[in-house]
Amino acid sequence: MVEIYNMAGHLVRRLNQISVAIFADRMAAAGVELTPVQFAALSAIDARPGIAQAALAGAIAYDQTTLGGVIDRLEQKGFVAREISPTDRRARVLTVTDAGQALLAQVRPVVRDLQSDILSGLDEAETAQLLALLKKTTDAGNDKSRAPLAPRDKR
Amino acid sequence: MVEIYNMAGHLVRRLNQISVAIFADRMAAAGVELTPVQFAALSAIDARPGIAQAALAGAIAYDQTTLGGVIDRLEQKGFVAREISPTDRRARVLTVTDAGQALLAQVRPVVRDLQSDILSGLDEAETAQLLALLKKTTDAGNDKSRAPLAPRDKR
DNA sequence: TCGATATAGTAAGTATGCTGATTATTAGTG
DNA sequence: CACTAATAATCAGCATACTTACTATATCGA
Repeated sequence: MVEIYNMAGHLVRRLNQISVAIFADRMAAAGVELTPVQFAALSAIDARPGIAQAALAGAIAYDQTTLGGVIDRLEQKGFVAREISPTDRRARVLTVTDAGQALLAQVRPVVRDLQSDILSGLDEAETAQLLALLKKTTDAGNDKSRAPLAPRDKR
Repeated sequence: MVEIYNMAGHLVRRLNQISVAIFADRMAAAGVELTPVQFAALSAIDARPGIAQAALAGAIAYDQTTLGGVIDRLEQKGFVAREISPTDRRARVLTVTDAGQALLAQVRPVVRDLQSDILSGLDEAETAQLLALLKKTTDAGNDKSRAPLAPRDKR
């Protein structure tokens, strides 16, 4: 028995790996090129049209720099429009394009269905329990931003 | 409420993110430069001295290509030795060096302690429950290898 | 033993994910 | 109003993570 097998860190990493693989598999089966990260961003922009990148990063717990690249790719594929905010010229305002809307409509049911596949081997009660525990600990875990666990030295 | 907030995929990604951040924080506090992935590899090599890269990748569920890079860095830091297998010249046999042993001795208690920090907000019973569920679903989830969810077309 | 096939490892390419630094712009304060 | 601090985004750089492709080596069957 390798010592890491029972560690939370390893199990979580493993489950995330499985989750990403299943997502990729189902998207490929649907003939769509979309990563889990891209779907989450697209879905969140759809929920808050006109949101700026920094706010979006906070909302879905992405690193701001990472999100920049994600939006680059979504924009290049034509699913998201990025414009300079009229009220703050530093900020980039995001909206889902028509093509993005169509894509969302197509993949949303697929994404919903695949959630249960991620937690294979669990019955309904166990799934609900696991989700509740995940939610509880991630909520307690930290704020949604680029989590500074230790306060940055202010220098 | 953004639709992804209740999805298994998002929660798992989020918890993994927290897990990695806590690990980095504790290692920095200990004055050590070691990632979770590097620790897992080092620990697993220590458990099976002389294991080859492919077998190690299977044991800890890493992609073989990814593991190559991880071992590169561990070797460069002097924690792991990589030699051509005497019985199979394709294979690279791995062992933990003395410096690697010393590092393991130093960080093992730190890593053990930080596991509970990853699951903050949960009491002991909930933690045990979550770990059991994670284990159950990852075990059911798939074999430990580069999980081919859909059979590769053999071409 | 030769030839098809499988396996071990690496290389190149793409996508996350994070840190530290830099630029632009805005907000706050004396 | 000028100056400083904070904020939004990007860039460079490093570490996963995975795919496809390629080389070297083994293995297996005819």
